[in-house]
Amino acid sequence: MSRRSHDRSAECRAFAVDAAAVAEARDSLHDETTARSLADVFSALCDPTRLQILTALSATELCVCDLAAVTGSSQSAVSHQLRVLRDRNLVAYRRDGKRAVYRLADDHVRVLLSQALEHVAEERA
Amino acid sequence: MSRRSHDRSAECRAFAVDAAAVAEARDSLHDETTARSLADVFSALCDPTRLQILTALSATELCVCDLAAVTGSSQSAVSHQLRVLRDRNLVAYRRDGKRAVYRLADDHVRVLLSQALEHVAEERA
DNA sequence: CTGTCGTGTGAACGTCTGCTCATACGTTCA
DNA sequence: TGAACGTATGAGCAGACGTTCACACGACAG
Repeated sequence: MSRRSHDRSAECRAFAVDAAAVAEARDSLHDETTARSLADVFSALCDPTRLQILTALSATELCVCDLAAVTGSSQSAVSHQLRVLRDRNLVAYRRDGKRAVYRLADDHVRVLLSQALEHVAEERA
Repeated sequence: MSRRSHDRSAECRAFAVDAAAVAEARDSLHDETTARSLADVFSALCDPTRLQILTALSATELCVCDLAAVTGSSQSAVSHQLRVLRDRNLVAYRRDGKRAVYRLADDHVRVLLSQALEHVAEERA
C-alpha cells in the first residue's frame, strides 16, 4: 500500500487526465433506470431473429405462425422472442380467434431501424 | 412417419395462414449481409458499459483513461469495448501523444440514442 | 365432449459475451 | 537508455442468451 503513486498498473490513474471533460461527461450520463431501459431496448434489437420479426412487422401485421414462416424459425422460438419484444413494448398484439396477430407498438421502432440502416449503408461507401 | 398431417405439433403448419401477408413480409426482409450489419450495430448498443461510453462521448471527446473514470469500469474493460465500437464504426479516435482520444463516428449514433430515449420516456407515461 | 389448431412457457443445453488478470507495445521524460 | 505512463490484447472464466424439446392452455369444429 506504500508507494501509492507507482503500483496502479491496471487501474490507470485514480484522478482524471482531463477533469473538466470527465465532469461534463459524467453529468450527461442517464440515471440508472433510464440507462437500464435503454440497454433493454437495444438488447431487444440486437438479435437477428428479432430484427427479422420487426422488419416483417414493419410491412404488415402477422400472426405467430406466419412470423415463423417468414423468419424460418420454429414457432416456439418466435414465441419466445415475441415475449421479449412485448416486454420491451416494441410490439403489440390482438387476439383473433385462436390466433395472436402482432404489430409494431409505435413508430420509434421504424426510426431506429431506418437510422441503423442508414448507418450501415453509409459505412459501405 | 405415417399420419403426416397429425404429427407436426411443434412445426406449426408448413403453409401460411395468410400467404399474401407472408409473401409481402418476406419481400421486405433485408439481404443477409445487411441483416448481419444491422444486428452488429444494435449488438454494439445493447451493453450498459458501451451505452455509457457512447453517452459520454455525446458530450465531449475523451481518452480511454477518462472514459474508465466516467463509466467506473477498468481501463481494460473500456479498451475491449472501444474495440467493439471501433469495429462497428460507431466511434473514431486520434492519437495525442500516448493518449487515444475517442469521439463519436457520426450523428447516427446520437439519433439512435435519442430515439430509444424517446421510446422509453413515452412508455412510462 | 373430443380432437385439433395456434400459441405460450419452463427446463435443458450449447454458444456467445463481457469481465478480470497478466502482459506487451508505443510514447514521453529524466 | 531506462522507467513510467497510456493503451491494446489474449486467455480464461462466470453469467447471459437463444434455441430445441416437451408440454399446457384456450378457441373452435365436428
